[in-house]
Amino acid sequence: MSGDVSEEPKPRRRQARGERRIAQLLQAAARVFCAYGYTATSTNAIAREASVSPGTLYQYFPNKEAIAIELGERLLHEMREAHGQAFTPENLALPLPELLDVVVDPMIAFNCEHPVFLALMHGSEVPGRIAEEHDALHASLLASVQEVIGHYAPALSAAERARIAGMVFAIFKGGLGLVLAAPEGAERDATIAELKTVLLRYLSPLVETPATTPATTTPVTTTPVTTTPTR
Amino acid sequence: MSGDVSEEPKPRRRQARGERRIAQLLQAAARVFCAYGYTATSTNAIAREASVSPGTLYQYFPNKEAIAIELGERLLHEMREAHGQAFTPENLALPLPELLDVVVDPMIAFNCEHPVFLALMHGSEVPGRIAEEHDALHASLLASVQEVIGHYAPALSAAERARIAGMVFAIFKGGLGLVLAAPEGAERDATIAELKTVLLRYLSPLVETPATTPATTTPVTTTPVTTTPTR
DNA sequence: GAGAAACGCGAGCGATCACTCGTGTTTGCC
DNA sequence: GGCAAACACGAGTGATCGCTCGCGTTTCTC
Repeated sequence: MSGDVSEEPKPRRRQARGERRIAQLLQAAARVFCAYGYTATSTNAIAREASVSPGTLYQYFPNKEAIAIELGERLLHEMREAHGQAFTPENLALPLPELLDVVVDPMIAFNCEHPVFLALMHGSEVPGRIAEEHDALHASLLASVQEVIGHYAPALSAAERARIAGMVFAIFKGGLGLVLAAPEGAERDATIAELKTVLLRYLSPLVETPATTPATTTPVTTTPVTTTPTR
Repeated sequence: MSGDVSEEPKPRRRQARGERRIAQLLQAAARVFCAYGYTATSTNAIAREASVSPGTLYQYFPNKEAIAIELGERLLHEMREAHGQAFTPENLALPLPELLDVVVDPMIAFNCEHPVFLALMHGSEVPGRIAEEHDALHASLLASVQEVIGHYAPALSAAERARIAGMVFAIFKGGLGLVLAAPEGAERDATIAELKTVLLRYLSPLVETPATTPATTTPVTTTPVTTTPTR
């Protein structure tokens, strides 16, 4: 022991080819996970999807779980990078409908681009490590939602805030499933609009209209979604 | 062929002991499915949970899928029997908050008593047959919700009605998960109340208050849940 | 160009799974 | 009591899974 000069336990040198293979394998894994779920997906199937031998797969990943973990971490990183926390201070000053746009739209867009994200984070079939990441992300987002709610309705007790935040999250998750199930185009846009309507109607009674903004709160538009908008 | 006097292809005589074993095996399967999910559950694990040998299990079920199917069918039957469709004509005359109670409460109660129902109907990991049953139930419930919405808001187009019904269903599903995750007691009751609040606020703007009922619609109570009620 | 190391392969290993079978026990019927 | 059928058992079977290993190929470094 103690003879470790470098802080890296695995200073494995990667060639450009290797990095390419890793990306290729993760893409293939995302496709197969998305189609059959984590447990029902065999490592040989991933290798086949990537047009690679099983041995090659195991040169880059120590086991099946590591594939899902790496995939999850890259998605998480990309998500944070693409639109940060979306709960920036200036967004907190926005009226509710605009805040919903700012928070919901990028989240929906991300999940539409990476459907495997939901598949990995959603299943109770995934092994421990992924579930931990999921719980951490869940808690982080929940805390952000709680903070926003506390800002909009400071009179609420902590328990109420937590309950409302959890409900908002559950509604979003359910709506996200609907959105992903809807065919792309007008129908999907309408579903997104409907999800925002749900959240708006749920949260509107909570904001106490502190008279600082005279007439910004639109009086609950009666579902303006009917004709196909913008393409 | 053609020598079949009875209409039953399998006129297997069951003794009382056999029926007991079947119930015992289904109970064990429900527990294990609920804990580990369908795919991750081995038939040997079910047999072990039921304190029975694998051979005995296969005397009553031809394969693993049949266990889940029989379990799902019994749950479906019990659900329909316990509270019918809950969408009876007299319930349609109820104001929205009461209708929500009548429809949501028994649904929640059933899923609390049989958590395996969600586990079976929810997973994308279940094999074809269960998914078909799930889709059928989903469509049936969706049609009922659409009918109710059409009754309360006849001015809506078919597409809007379908979208709203789907959203209501998604909200309920998400809220149901929250309710099951909450500890039994006051917290769970509060979560149920919150779920009803969501649905009420979402659907209230749709009813056109046709002046037949003067002042029945309560003006959106501002979350009356704070102190622990009843117990 | 030569050596080393990363890359790539696919047959195959041990473990586990869904499921079977031969045998012994219990139960219903006469 | 005797017989047939339902019940119960658990070691075992073939298939599949996650994963390994030995060896050949490509790429980097000098």
